[in-house]
Amino acid sequence: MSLVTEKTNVRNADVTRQKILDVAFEEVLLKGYQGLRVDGVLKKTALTKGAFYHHFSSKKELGHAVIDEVLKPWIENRWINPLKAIRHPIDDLIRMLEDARDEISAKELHTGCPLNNLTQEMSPLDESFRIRIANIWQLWHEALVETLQRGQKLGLVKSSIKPKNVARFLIASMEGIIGQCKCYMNDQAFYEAGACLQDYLESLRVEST
Amino acid sequence: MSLVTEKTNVRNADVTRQKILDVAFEEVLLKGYQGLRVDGVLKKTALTKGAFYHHFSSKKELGHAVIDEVLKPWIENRWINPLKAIRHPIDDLIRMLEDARDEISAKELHTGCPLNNLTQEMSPLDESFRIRIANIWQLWHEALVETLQRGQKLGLVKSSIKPKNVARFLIASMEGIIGQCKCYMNDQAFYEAGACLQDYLESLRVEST
DNA sequence: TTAATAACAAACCAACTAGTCTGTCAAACA
DNA sequence: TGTTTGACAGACTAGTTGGTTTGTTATTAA
Repeated sequence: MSLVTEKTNVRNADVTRQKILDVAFEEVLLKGYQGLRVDGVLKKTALTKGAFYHHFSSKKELGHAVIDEVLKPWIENRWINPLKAIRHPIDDLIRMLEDARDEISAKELHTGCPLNNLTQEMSPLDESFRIRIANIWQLWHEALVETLQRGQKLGLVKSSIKPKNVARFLIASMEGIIGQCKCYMNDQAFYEAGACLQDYLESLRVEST
Repeated sequence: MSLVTEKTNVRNADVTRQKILDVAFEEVLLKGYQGLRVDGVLKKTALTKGAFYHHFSSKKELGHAVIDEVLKPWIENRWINPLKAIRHPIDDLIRMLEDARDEISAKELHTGCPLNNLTQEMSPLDESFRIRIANIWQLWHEALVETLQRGQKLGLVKSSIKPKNVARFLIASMEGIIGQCKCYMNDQAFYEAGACLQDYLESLRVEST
């Protein structure tokens, strides 16, 4: 028996399940939930029907799991949690905007925002999806509201603006811009509209006297 | 023979074709192109396979026709042509925004913008769709650029702003806001973010001295 | 060491779906 | 008025798709 254990048919339920979730997430990102094929996921993961229906009772349950276990953490890590570390809202939000532009230019140009994609596709079709998705938007909105409020308390953000409104507007604009890029398949729209969004952010700043 | 012609089995190719297009447009609006079923359209129109494939060679061709013959004119009438009659960009755009809010509150709340829906779904999936759709966005963008430029020439819009950028930003924000409403299934997001969009529009105005 | 069970593999199935094909009937045309 | 043709009706088909079932093997508990 060698010290190096050579296992070809290792069984690890967690790994298998996660593999399915990851591939499903990719597929949904590209083709939407309706375009997602169970068989397609199995082909990409080199698994079989037996494995799939051992871990998920239906395609719909897979969809829910993708939202709860992949999409939600992804949004939290990428967009929500960074907000909590923000000290100077205006500067840091502009920086986040630029980061997003670069990242999206690199790989998300033709896929768009996974959260927004699912929102537009599934909201009118299935209430169980809509509620899960709305919950994520809500988390994002709340975090952004808190960030802006913190900025107001620190005297960095105009006290006259309404954080709830501005937060909603920022999220909406951001998603709208990404959506435009997706159609043109280039980041020009991001630079065009991004400049204006940056101007808008600047307009929220308390001018230092 | 009566003066009133009573025809039950009237055949009118144009009417039939248009009926298919209209129903298909509704279906795509609700379920997306991938969720659109040829059989579903036939059921709603009380037509048959024979009729359908007499007018369209495939589901894809139907999709193209829906974009060219229903969606494009709809966007032109609803969003693009009104821009051409605008005399005072800021005031009139704000008014259009309010009109849109009321109209969307009434019926489009859960369906969203048909153009944006198709964009997000089909852009990564099919180039023939993407190009058709991008063309419509382009028309809209150009019209809005011209409107802003006209406002600048008339001394109503700040000369410092870049119409290309602002136009893109306005379209993106608008679509982003509608997308948010779709998820929450209420128009609160429209009022929240709309107030900010209005502020932004005001910031483009040349202050009268 | 063995029995029980979790984690799969893979053939199979029923429903669905885009598209075909043959036939029919109304309208235009000669 | 007969004939051609455009505009359908509707049965049928081949391929797809989500889901089931039965069997097998690795892992774990006793």
